[in-house]
Amino acid sequence: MPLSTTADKIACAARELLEKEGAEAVSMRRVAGMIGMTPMAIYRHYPDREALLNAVANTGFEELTRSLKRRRFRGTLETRLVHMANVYLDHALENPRLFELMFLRKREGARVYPQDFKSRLSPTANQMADLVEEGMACGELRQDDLWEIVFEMGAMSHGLIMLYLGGRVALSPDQFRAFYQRSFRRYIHGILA
Amino acid sequence: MPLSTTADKIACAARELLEKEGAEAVSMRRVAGMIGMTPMAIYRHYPDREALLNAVANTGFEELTRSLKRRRFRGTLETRLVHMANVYLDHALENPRLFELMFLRKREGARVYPQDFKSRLSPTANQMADLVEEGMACGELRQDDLWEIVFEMGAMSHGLIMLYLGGRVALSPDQFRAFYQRSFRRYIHGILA
DNA sequence: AACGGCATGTATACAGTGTATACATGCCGT
DNA sequence: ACGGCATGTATACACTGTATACATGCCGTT
Repeated sequence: MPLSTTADKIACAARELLEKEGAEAVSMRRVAGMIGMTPMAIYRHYPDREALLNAVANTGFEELTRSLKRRRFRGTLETRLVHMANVYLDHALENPRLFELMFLRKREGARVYPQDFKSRLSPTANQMADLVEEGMACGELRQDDLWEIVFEMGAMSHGLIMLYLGGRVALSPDQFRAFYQRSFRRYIHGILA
Repeated sequence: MPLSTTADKIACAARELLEKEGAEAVSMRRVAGMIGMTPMAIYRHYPDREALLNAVANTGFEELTRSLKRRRFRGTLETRLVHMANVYLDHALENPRLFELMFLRKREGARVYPQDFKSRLSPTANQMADLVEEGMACGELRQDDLWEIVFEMGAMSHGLIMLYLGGRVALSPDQFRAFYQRSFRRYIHGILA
């Protein structure tokens, strides 16, 4: 299997268009035009537009997984959790449209809570889970439902990021990153006196 | 001003179609057909489709605000916070498509953090803020940034709800509601041992 | 070397979309 | 009675996803 198939070229063009002009600008005709093909040629590689966008989203998930795997996290549990969350944020800020595509759109084959998470089918969640599990094992974190914690941390993260990308937060990227980190720390510590 | 203008009738039809068949099914032609009008007639009342969807979303916000105002919350601070969050959830579960429209889509005139929140322009956030402020005043909650807490609770709430409505959580509504409540309690208490 | 099949790409067509433009109609104040 | 203005209509254009029918060129088999 060659490194760069036609299907990849199509997905790559689609992603470029996505990041440049937004999801609704990604039309079969425009994507085809970018790589000198006929619109209908795309259908030899993807059953429909939905599937094409899905493939683009998948490249995002693969990238995110690689980013997480590459990093080595050190320090206290809290700082490691926050650093891990930061990798998500980096990915989102660098590929905002792609990020929306990855998490907003109803995707076929998206991991479903709880079964797919507990079966460790979500590489991104696994890393979070390992960290939280370690925290519970060494007594730093209270005994609680591991996967609920992982999922709701992810939910808060996505919630904050989506609101930011959706233009509902008038903060600079740096300011928002600081806010985002405070949110994680607050989640860990609670807000009680 | 009459109680039910033509503009309202249009928005109402659009909302019906939205909740029945999803946002992408809400086309000018279909909405017009439902109320026996020509598609172009809608443009006498809304500048474009985007504006029409915006108006539909606004009805959702008004409803949500009314729901929150109607309720009287009793009990400890924690239970009141959780009950208030439950009102959000109810609204989301009863009008899932509308909810997506309200929070997913980039809306013109959406409240922007922090200025619009601190100016108390968001009726829904205000109620949360009052509660949290009271908690800080009476010493039950730690002194902290009021609006950051309100905003990130909202983010977690929306994150969880969006993931649920997006089909990424295989739980019954009741099960999900229980999970949702546990998430809020965990946010309040933290996860440390 | 000739052939057949199969993957790939093209051309055309259709139904659907948002909406610009030009025109009709009927109400309402002067 | 009349003129203007709000409202609705008819038509047309550019755009979308994609079904269908056809062309082309490579590749393994005989």
